[in-house]
Amino acid sequence: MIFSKRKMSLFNKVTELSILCNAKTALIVASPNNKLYACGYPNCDTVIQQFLTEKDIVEDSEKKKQEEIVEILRLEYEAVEDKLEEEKKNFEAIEKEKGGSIFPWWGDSIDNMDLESLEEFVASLQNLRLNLGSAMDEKKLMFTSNDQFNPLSNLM
Amino acid sequence: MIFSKRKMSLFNKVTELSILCNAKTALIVASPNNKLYACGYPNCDTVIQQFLTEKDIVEDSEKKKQEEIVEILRLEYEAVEDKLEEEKKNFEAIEKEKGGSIFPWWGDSIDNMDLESLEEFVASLQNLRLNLGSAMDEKKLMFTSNDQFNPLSNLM
DNA sequence: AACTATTTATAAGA
DNA sequence: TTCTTATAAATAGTT
Repeated sequence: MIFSKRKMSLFNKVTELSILCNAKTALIVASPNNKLYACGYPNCDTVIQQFLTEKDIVEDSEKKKQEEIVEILRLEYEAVEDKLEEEKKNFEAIEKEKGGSIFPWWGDSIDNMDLESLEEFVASLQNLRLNLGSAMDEKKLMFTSNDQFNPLSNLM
Repeated sequence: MIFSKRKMSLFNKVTELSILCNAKTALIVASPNNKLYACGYPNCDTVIQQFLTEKDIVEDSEKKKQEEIVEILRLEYEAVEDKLEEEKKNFEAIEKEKGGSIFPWWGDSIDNMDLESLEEFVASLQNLRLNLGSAMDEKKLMFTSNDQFNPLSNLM
């Protein structure tokens, strides 16, 4: 559900920006299964054409840095996600074993350690979004256009 | 500030989707002054290329309907915005004239009418975003890809 | 840019 | 899926 809901609200946001600010927009999203979704105002193709036409040939080094940081964040997130799954399985297995106990929350030290790990990972996951914003500020992650004659930093 | 703030949070949202869902994304925004902003994962160009490559030649009639509705909403919003500006000027002019009154809120009937108009317009503006979401549901406004072999409605 | 009141988005669960 | 609900974030207005 995460992907669908986020994608839908993203499309809504893009359309809001278009209507409220008279901004031309194009959004393309490829799902993890590689299905393509797109929207835009006045339509995606118009904006993509403008982008392709006005794009500089020179690569923007700041942009590359941004992309690298995002890639690192994504890999980190994937790793944390996997680890969390693993911990959940461990935890559930242990819970099942001691199901008959009168005080099931009085696990042995292994249980507690796993639970703590789990909570730690959950916290990591929950904090990812928050950290995204600050990480971008701190690391001067800015989304700029490729137009070197129209530096965009003043509007962002 | 509306444009800048919305644009920034939109870029954040797109990047979040990319990181959290491993979704490929491309977002292009042209400001009212026609400055171009873009971001994407792994980078805009990759996703745009994929979009251009996999795009059907056949136009999607649903998509055209969507675009028409959005265009209508935008024009309506612009009209309301203009009208509001006008009303604000009227209102302020009248307020200035009667500045010395002991009971300045006891305007004449013209004042009250203008104030009511103003409030009406403000309400229209404030309701636009809310109505956007429901309008899209009601009018079956869905953002679909152009890939007729991968109908996207099941994921939205 | 920072603060705050309000609205919206999100995730988890039913 | 859709609905609910608690929490977190986005937004607009203001300074």
